[in-house]
Amino acid sequence: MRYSEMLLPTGRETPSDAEVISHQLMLRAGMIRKLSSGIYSYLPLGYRVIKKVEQIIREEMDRAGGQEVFLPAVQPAELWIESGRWQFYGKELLRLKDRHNREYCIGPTHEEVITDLIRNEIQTYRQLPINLYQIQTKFRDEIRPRFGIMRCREFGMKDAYSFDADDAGAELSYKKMFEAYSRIFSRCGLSFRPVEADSGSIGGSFSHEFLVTADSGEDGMVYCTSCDYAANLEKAEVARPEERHIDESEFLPLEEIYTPGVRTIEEVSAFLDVTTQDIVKTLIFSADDSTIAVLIRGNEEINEIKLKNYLGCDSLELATDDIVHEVTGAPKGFAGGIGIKSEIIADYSLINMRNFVMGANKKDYHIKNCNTGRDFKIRDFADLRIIGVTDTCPRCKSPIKFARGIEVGHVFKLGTKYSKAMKATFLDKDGKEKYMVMGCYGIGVGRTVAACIEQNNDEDGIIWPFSIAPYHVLITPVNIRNEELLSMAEKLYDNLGRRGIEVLLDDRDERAGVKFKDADLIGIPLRITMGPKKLAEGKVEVKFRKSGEVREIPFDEVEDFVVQAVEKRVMSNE
RNA sequence: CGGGGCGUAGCGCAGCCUGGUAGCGCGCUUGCUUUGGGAGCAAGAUGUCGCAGGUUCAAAUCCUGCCGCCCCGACCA
Repeated sequence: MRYSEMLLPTGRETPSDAEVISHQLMLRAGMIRKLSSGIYSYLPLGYRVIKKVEQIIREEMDRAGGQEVFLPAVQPAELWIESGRWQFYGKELLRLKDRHNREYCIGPTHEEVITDLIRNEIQTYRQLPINLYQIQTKFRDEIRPRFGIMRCREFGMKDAYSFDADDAGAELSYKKMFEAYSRIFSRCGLSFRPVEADSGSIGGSFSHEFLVTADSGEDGMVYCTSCDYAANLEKAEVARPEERHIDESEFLPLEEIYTPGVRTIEEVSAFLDVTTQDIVKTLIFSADDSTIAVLIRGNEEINEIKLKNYLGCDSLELATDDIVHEVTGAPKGFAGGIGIKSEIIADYSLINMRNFVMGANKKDYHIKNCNTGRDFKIRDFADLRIIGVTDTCPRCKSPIKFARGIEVGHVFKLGTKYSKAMKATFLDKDGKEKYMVMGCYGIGVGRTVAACIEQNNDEDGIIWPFSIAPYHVLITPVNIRNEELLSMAEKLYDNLGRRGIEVLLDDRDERAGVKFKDADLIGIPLRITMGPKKLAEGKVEVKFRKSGEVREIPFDEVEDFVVQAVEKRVMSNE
C-alpha cells in the first residue's frame, strides 16, 4: 500500500475524551473513530489489525477442531423466551420490533441460536462432539461504555460452542479450547494469564478468564507465587482457618458501651481505641424475598458473588434502611449478632475471634467482649470475603500476589442449562434420549487489539508485534522528490510485496521528521529508511521499532534480510 | 440511575463572569524557500458557537427545557 493513497489520518494531539493509552493511540494512529458512545468505526489501519487477530483465531480454532459458521445478529424473541433469558437479561439486551410488531433482539451472545440450530440438526451421539464458532458483531447495551474499544456496546467477538454426549467429553472440549486460547493469545504477542473465574448465574461447572496483564485492566486477579493457582478477585478462594481450641475461661463478660453517632468500622475503631480486626461488621442483605445478616471481621470486605453463590439466590442487595430497622430495632450503623431478628451466617474470619466488638442493635450503643456460641448462634461459617494481601494461596499456602488484567477471553463449561431449557437432545448408545452437554468460549477481538497496545507502546506510539502488525515493513524514502531515491524505494516495495511481505511505502511528499513521527506512532515493526547519503554508499537503514536497533544493509541484500527477519519473527511471536 | 464536568473550525483550546455579531495553536489550500526526527515566510479557506424556546434594540455570552459526550459511583457479562 502506498501511504499517499491510504486513509490514515494520524493526529498529533491526544483527543481529550480518551482516558487509556490504547484508546488515545488508536485514535491518534488513525485506526478508529467514534460514531456514538461505545460504537466505533474501524479505519483501514485498524481493520487490518482486527483481521490479523481474526485470522489467528480462525487458524487455532480450526486446528482445535472448530468449524466456522455465521449466525444471525438479529434474533427472534421466542428463542430468548424459551431459554428464559428474555426476562432475565435485562437492559443490556437491545430489543427491537419489526414492521409486524414482532419482537427481536440484537444478539449479545448466541447460545439460543446455536442451540436451536443444533437441536434440529443433531439426533445421535454419532454426530457428537461438535464445536462451532463464528466471528460476529455483538451488541450489549452497556450501562457505561468506556476506555474506547475496551468496553464497547458494539464489538466484534469470536464465540464458539461445543456440544458433547457426556460430561467427560465436555471437559475434553473445554480443555481443547483452553489450549487453543493459550496459543491464540501467545501468537498475538500478549502476556496473559488464565485465571479461575466465577461461573455465576450460568450455573455450576467451571470457567476461566484469560486476562492480559495491564494496570489499566478492569479485572483484579490473584496468583500464587509457588503453585499455578490463579483466580480473579470475585472467585479467589480463602481457605478456612484452623480452629483453635476454645477455652471458655478466656471469655470476658459482655459490656454495653454508649457510642453516640459512631457507626462505621473506622469510627468505632477510633472511638473505642481498638483495631478494625477486633470489630465484627454486620451487614444486612435482602436475598430474593428473605433477609439475612452476614458477619465479617471489620478489616475485611464482603465478596457479594461468593455470598450470592452460597445463598443460591437470584437477587442480592444490601437491605434498605427500613428493613435494617425492622430486623435490628435500630438505625443503620448499630447492627450486631446479638438479638437480631434474622438468620446469621459468618465469614471464616470470625472463626477464631474472641471478645470482639459488635453493634448492639440499639441506637448509639455497641457491645464489647462478644463471643460466638456463648452470646449468639451462627447458622453457618463460609468463605464470603474478598481475598486480601495477608491471605495465602488456598491450594498450597504460599504467598500470593495481586495484579490487574483485561479480560480478552472467557471459556465456560455450560453443562445442560441451555440444552434442557431448549430441549437439545440426542439418542445415546444405550438408546436413551439425553441432553447435550455444552460449553461456550468467547474472545473479544477489538479488546484483544486494545490489550496488545496497552502492553506494547512507548512515548512515541504503538509497538506492534509482527504477528498482528497492520504491515510488517514501512519503507521511508526520506525525500520523494529525489527521483532515484523514490524509484529505488518503489522497486524494493514491489519486490518485497511479491515475496509476501506486507509493505507500506511512505511516498508522501513530507519532511523526513513527519514521516518518522508517523512511523513510530503507527508502530510498524520494521522501518527501512532510504536517504541519499547512505544510498550513495549503496546502503539503507533497517530499524526495529521495538528494540530501536538500527542495521545498515547494502541495498541489494536488504530484500533477503527483511524477508528472513519477518519470517523468523512472525514464527516466534515477537 | 445518582454525583461531577464538557459541548465554539478537522484536532486541542480561549472568549461567557461584565451581552455589541467569533479568536488562538495545530491541521487544510496556494506560492516561494527549506529538506534525516512533527520547517520558515507570505497569502488564503473553513463555524447553523449542540438543539429549541425565552429575555433584550442586540445572545456564543443571561434564563428555561432538551440532546449528546466524558469522568466517578452503583449495575451487569
